[in-house]
Amino acid sequence: MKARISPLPRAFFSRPTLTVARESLGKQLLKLEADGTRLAGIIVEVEAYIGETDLGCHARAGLTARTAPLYGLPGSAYVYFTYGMHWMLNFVTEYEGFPAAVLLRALRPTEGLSLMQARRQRPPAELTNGPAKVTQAFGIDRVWNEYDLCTADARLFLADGPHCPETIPAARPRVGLRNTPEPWRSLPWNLKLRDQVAEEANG
DNA sequence: AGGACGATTAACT
DNA sequence: GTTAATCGTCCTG
Repeated sequence: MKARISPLPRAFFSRPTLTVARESLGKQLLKLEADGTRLAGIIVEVEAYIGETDLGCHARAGLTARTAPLYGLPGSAYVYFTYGMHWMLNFVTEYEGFPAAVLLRALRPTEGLSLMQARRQRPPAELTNGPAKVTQAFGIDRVWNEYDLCTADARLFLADGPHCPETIPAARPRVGLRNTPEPWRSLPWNLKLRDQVAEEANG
């Protein structure tokens, strides 16, 4: 009988958001479906959103019904709805009462490809190469908002990846902050694995 | 009550 | 390069 993969502990998330973001790269996201299907992928792109003073972060408006999860337990999920049709998955970071999170933007799918493709027919490389594609492929929606990723029996969680830890990720401005003022708009808080950058350059 | 807008995506020209 | 799709949330009045 195969041993269950352990979720990363809350201590992983209870650190500065940029540290969590950087170290999330190369980790894997796992989801255990009710029927036993296991979905997994290696995280290759994330973004950091840090506090009420970050005018690119939803928490810029303070504590509201929508942003409450950002102020919650580190290691829990912040799942929000946008553009009338898309869900986004974040990992809450830092400490309770401080609103910050890491947005999961892309991963390399490794397990459960057939279920992902049943949810939406596409080539494997285009299954999870965007934040709304990840949630669609993994079947993540409002039900998972505030879900605790750190319990021993979590059905959605992060775990160590199969590869060596990343050295220095590529850092660029965050994507999609069209009306966010400077300097927040240009802060290099989008982080990618370097081999992912190279792969995108090749096509 | 009404409107602006969005941490996106796919499908255009 | 541009734009439609589509609706929850927040702000204004």
